[in-house]
Amino acid sequence: MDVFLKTIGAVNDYTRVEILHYINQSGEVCVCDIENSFSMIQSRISRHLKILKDAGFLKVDRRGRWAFYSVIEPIDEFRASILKEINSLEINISLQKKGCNLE
Amino acid sequence: MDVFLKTIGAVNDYTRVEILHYINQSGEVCVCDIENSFSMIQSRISRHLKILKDAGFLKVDRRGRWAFYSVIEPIDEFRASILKEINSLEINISLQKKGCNLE
DNA sequence: ACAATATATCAAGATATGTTGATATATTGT
DNA sequence: ACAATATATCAACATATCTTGATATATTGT
Repeated sequence: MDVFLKTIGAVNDYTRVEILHYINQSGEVCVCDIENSFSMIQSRISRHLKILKDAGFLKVDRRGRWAFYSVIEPIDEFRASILKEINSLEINISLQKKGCNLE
Repeated sequence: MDVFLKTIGAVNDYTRVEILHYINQSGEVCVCDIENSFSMIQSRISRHLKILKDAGFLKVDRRGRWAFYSVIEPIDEFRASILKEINSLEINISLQKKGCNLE
């Protein structure tokens, strides 16, 4: 039950659904990518990414000073059904300006 | 997005997951059934049933002075996947005492 | 019409969750 | 070692959600 509620709780937030949708479309992204794509301060994004990671949706890969987040694969059937539903939502993210200083 | 969050929000609560699980196992139940099965005051149960109904999981059928709640059928794929997951949870409801005064 | 039963709704307080701004940690380049 | 960049964490406040107890509505039987 705890795992279920943690999973559900993670996607019970507008911001996190947007972030999941974005990562699903984009593949692997770093925090600054999201920070630039959404107009949100970094601490806010970092918090939401942690919640999505702890809930079993995302994994992190740290390379250099960057942390790259992506959807865990393969993913279990239940989370997959949630991701599928999120992907079907019409979400227009005002994909903004520049990326981060990745070289 | 609003519909998605309403659906998710409805199952983001321990009590409502228990109630959904119970109705799934029992079929059609009236409010007093739940009231007796769980040890909760009636206003609390009534509120949760309304949330589950508004989120598209339950339907009500009023007969006489009773309101019978049951899972909507057929149900869409996404909600079905949530119900499936809830049914797979180990939930022990201390199915208590008497039923209500149904004759 | 009245009393009893079943359910719904509301206000107030308790608890949980989200946002922000400040600060901590970690990595890279000079 | 130091400065710059990227990310994580924390405290304080704001907002949303849950619980309870009181009250409202609706149906049935006398």
